[in-house]
Order: sequence, then C-alpha cells, then structure tokens
Amino acid sequence: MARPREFEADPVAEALLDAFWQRGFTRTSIADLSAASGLLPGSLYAAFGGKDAMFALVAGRYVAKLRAALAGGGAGIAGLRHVLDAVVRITVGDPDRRGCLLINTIPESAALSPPARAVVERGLGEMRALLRRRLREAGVPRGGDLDRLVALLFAASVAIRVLGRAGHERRLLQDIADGALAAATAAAGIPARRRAR
Amino acid sequence: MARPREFEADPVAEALLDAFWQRGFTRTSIADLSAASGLLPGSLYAAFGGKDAMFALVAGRYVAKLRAALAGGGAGIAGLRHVLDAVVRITVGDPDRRGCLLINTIPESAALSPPARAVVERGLGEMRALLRRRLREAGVPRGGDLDRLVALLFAASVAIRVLGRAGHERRLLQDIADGALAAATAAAGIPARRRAR
DNA sequence: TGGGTTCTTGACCGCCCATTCAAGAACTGC
DNA sequence: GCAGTTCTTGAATGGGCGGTCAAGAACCCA
Repeated sequence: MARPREFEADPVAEALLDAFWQRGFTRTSIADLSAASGLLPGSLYAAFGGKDAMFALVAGRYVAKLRAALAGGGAGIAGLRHVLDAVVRITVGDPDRRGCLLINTIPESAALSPPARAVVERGLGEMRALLRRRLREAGVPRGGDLDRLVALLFAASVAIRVLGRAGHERRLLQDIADGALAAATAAAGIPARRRAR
Repeated sequence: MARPREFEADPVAEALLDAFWQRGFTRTSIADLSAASGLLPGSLYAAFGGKDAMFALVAGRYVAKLRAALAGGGAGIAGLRHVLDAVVRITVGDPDRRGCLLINTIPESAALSPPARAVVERGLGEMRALLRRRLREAGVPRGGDLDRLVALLFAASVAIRVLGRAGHERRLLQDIADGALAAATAAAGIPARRRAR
C-alpha cells in the first residue's frame, strides 16, 4: 500500500467533460483541463493518460448520460415524441448552449485518436439505432419507408443540436422536432396530434 | 509605382479556402496556409492581414459559391427539390467529404473574430431565407406551417452537410432530402412525387 | 519507527503557434 | 541611372502547446 489519491475520479471526469464540451477537443488545452479539474498536469497524466485518452473517457461518459436522458417515454409514437422533445429540452436547457459533444466533434474528428473517434462514432450510431427501434415499435415495417423516416428523425436530432449550439431560438428547434415528427407519423399512417404552441 | 506582386489574389484565396475547409479555422496554421498558397507568411500578412481576416475573406467567397450552387431550379416545388438535391450532390461530390465550411465552423465560432463570425452567421441565414422564399413560391402561406416547413428543410440541409462530413453513405443523405421534401409537399398540400431510388 | 510504494508538485522540455521585421529585390517615373 | 515605392524573403520573437520527470509528501505495513 502507499499514499492514497486525494481526489475521486468521477467528479474529476465530470469536470474534464465540461471543459471538452465547451471548447472542443483541439482548443481545450491541458492547462484548461488542469484548471477545470483542480489537478495539476502531472496528476492528470498519471490518472488518465494523455489528452486523447481523457477525451475518449469523457466521450464514453457523455454517451451514457445521453442514453439515460433519451430513455423511457414508452413505446410507439409517444416514445418518439419523448426522444425528440428531450433533444430539444437538453439543448435549450444548457445555458451555455454547448450542443452535443459528439456532433461538435465531427469537424475535428481527424484530430482524434482512433479509439476516441470510435467512441464518438459508436455513440452517434446508437442514437440512430434508438430512433429506428422506436419507429419499429410504432408499427413501421422494415423497408424503404423505415429508412427514410429514420433518416429524417436522425437529421432532425442532429440539426437541433447543431443549431442549438449556434444559438438559435427554441422556437426553431421545436419546429424542427414537430415537423419531423408530424412527417413521420403521417408517412407511417399513424394519427399525429399537432403539438400546441 | 513600385514592384508588382508576383501572384494573383484569386487563386491564392481559393487555396486558402481549401486549407480552411479541410482542417477548420483553429487547426489550420499559418504554415498550412503558406504551403497551400505558395506564399510565405510575410506575403500572406501583407496581402490579406491576419489569420482572422483571411478566414473572413475566404468565408465570404465560400458563401458566394454556395449561393451560385443552389441558385436556379425554377420556382415552386421544383426549386425546392433542386436545392435539396444540390445540397446532397455537392456534399457527396467532394471526395474529401469536407461538408460545409460554415456549419463546420459553428463549434469553434468562439475562436473567430466578430467580423468572421458575422460572415458565417449571415451565410447560414441566407440559406434559410432561400428555403423560405422557395416555399413561399410554392404557395405556402405565411404562418406557423411555413415556419415549421422552413425549419424542417433547413434542418435537413444542415444534417446532410454534417453527416456528409462524418462520412455517411449517400443513401442516408438522399433519404434525408427525400423525407424532408415529401413532408414539406404533403404538409403544404402540394402533390409530391416520390423520388425513384 | 522505518522501508516501500504511490501520489502530488511545479518546473521543465522541445516544438509549433501567429505575427513581425529588417534587408534585399523588382519595378516605375524622372 | 537614379530615387522612390512596393513586394518578397526568411529568420526571429514571445508565448502556449502536449507531455515528462525528479523531488518531496503521505500513506501502509512490518
């Protein structure tokens, strides 16, 4: 046995996530991470490895949180509504409007290590798979229609996150969610209920 | 009069655009710009000012090219189809899959100078306005429906560009365009013609 | 109490960044 | 051909980057 570490990994990882989420991978320096976590560079490297490993860790935790935020809401069309509304809610609920860590990372994914890039890509794939599952539960049969609806709902989710980061007003983001959902329900032959505004 | 410059501004600006488009603002160094343009740093600074000014210039040229690429296609629903198909075409037509310079810049817009940021925001606003104009031409009256349709089509365009940069297959991007267009035509009461696949 | 192990500290490394500048080169007008 | 002006060159600047490391501190166990 030896000297115990003076910090807990969880809150430190959360602080690293905050830093990466706000400034992105490239523009977040080790000094930023050190300031955000309260740990000196040496301790960060001893505990987590290099910047790449820190980002991969943080991205994995982010995916888990996203998964939890979008879970529930029941099956069928209600579940779809729940997912899209949750996307809007978490987007505008962040006062810093940081958008989605995974999507923000796409333009700089060439700067990521392969493992970190894999975490990002798997996370996005999971979100797309969630929408597909919900559509299947809503009674949409496999086929071209399903593909098109998954694409549309995925696109809506991505755009809500991107335009949320760009600072667009909630109304636009909600219009995207409503428009995509109305399209999905109509095309799938599910009675859609227009959302009150 | 004095010594004439040994290069033309236009092809040099085009080279700068290529560099920024590929690697983004932050990760593109002056050395990158120098290598891409064939000019030494001193000449770049003398001709264009600092990195910020170079990016603002380049972004303005990019907007002009985008405007040209999306123009035409006639009025009404045909014009809308033309715009969305053009977005898909220019996205998958780029072998490097660089996506949209403006949208790629959103996550790092905090690193931009205010003038450069303004160019980016105006460019995106112009694209949204183009979709709104086309919808009006297609007979959609002003009101909540118009807002929702603009939002959906804009979201589709943004997502096509983002997911194109992420390397997704053409099929997904075309599904997004088709889904959004089908939704728009259906919701607007315009007879939609399903696209052949 | 003392040896062994692990953690923390903060200075340090070499490199690359955006930017500047003095010196030389190339041109025009006289 | 000379003066004046502008352009090009290439090195230099200070600062920040990701990453490392030796030294000291804190702990467990014997």
